[in-house]
Amino acid sequence: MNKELYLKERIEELKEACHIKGMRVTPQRIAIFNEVAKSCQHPDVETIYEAVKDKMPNVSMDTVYRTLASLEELDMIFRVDNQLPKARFDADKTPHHHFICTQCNEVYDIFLEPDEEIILPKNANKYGKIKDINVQIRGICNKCLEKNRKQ
Amino acid sequence: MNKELYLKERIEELKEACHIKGMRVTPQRIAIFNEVAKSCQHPDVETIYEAVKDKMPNVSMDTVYRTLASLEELDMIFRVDNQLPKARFDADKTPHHHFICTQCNEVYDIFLEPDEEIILPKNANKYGKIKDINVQIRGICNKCLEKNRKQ
DNA sequence: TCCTAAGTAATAATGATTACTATTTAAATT
DNA sequence: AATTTAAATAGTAATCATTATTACTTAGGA
Repeated sequence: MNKELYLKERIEELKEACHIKGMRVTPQRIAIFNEVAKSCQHPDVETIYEAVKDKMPNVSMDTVYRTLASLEELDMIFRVDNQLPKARFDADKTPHHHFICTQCNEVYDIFLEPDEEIILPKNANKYGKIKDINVQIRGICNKCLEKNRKQ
Repeated sequence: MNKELYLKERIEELKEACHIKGMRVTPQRIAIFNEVAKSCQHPDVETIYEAVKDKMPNVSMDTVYRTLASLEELDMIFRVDNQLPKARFDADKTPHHHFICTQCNEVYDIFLEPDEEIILPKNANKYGKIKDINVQIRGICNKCLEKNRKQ
């Protein structure tokens, strides 16, 4: 698809999402979303900040962080990694998935049934030598669902 | 399986792995690995540090971080999240996997063939309401493999 | 055009992680 | 068993990513 057209459409989608959630459409939000959407490099905060600063010289780092969090909440972007605020470790090497609650950051193990296995995509070997596979399923855990219902 | 036996076996495995890689078997390494291996909670660094300190009062935070990195290198443990040193973002909502190079931290998109799809495990819904799924394939990318060959 | 809560800039603070250096120790060698 | 030595550690300082605070600005509805 035409990239410019694609970007235009995605920005319309962003505006729509803001309206639905009662969030304001600010130039900063559009600029920051635009930087993430146009890149295929999975940019980090610093990269986004530098790029936006070119057009908007006194944007602050704080705004970039806050805006990225908002865009995540709007389901317009997501993080490739660093879901959790700090590193967490696992010594269980048997193949299993993780359910990560986006509200309370709890991590649950999802063990596979005896007949199940984790399936690699056909193109997986294209980019290098695979060591392991890590499947994160993100959502709201039962405990938080219950808590939210009560409020 | 008997948990104590399991832990004993895993610690033997750790010792073996250290010998193979020419790394020393230190009490700190065993204690820190033991804490991760015995827990089902995917503990964070602070939790591990506090637990190890009970038996080894003057272990340092630095040692915990260094040791966890070593254990990762030995393939005895892995991180549930926070592979990358900083957060990175993606605005592409079409289902695809990510190949993350553990050497250079580069992230590559693995797009699915038209007939492929990401398969959820049967038990996935057990823990809560799913929002999305994030598949990280970890390994060494072609660029790094090439670089390593030349040295 | 005015009003007001949401959003922002500038800066300070926090919290996680890494680096440095003197000291200790695992384990190979004698 | 004693010696040796490079690897690992403790203690502390420094760095880096991220979040909080506060006063100011602005989007967008009345």
